[in-house]
Amino acid sequence: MKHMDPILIFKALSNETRLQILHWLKEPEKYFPSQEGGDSKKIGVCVSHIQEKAGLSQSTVSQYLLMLQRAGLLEVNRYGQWTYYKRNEAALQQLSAYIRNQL
Amino acid sequence: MKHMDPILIFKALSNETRLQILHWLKEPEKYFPSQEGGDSKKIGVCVSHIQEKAGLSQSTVSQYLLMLQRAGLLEVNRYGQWTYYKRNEAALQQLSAYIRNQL
DNA sequence: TTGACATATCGGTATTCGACGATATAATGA
DNA sequence: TCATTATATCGTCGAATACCGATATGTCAA
Repeated sequence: MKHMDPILIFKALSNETRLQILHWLKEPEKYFPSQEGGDSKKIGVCVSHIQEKAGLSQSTVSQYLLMLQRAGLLEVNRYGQWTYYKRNEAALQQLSAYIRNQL
Repeated sequence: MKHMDPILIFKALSNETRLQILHWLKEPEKYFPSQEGGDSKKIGVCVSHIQEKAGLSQSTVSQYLLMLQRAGLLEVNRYGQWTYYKRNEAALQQLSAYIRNQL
């Protein structure tokens, strides 16, 4: 894994909607409708489902997801015209450990 | 302990200097000159020492410390004309646990 | 009480963020 | 090929942040 950038991460986490997205993606089958593409736990949730739940514009949600991905907190899978985002659990564990030990 | 406000905390952590301050205060005797007031590990480090190390203006550092304190990450002790800041280790542990379990 | 500190607060400016609509890109299906 | 759908990118604008210098407050020492 690449080494993390705490500032980038904390900025990504400094927004209510982005925190919610991370929370929803912890249990995707609980918060999102089932998708044809496959198991949301494994491949992630597509942008439009996340957008609908967030209630913000498509462009805003797309940017939020990219921001979370650049921070390393989300992983992305593209299949055809869909983009699926899922949590990067390892990065979140690493962040937790960083706060506990390094910071 | 009061319940934490993750957004407030992550905003406070979204700045290089403020992260540094937290890091320095983890081992105050390592990063700051000894002070007459007492053990820096116990009572904290005074604002002027932190300002000198940060290399920013007094007003900026004062505001940063207040921001970290409002987020619950620092504790403050006033003795006479000095204000000593120290880490709130419990809050940092709580944050680490929040990321690991709740987020 | 006056003066010298330590710290906090105020007002300003330049940069960044939040959020949008419009548009571009890319894949799919007819 | 053309229209449709999914997502990304661009340009904008008001709000918030990063800093600063100036000033206020509060404490101590003479």
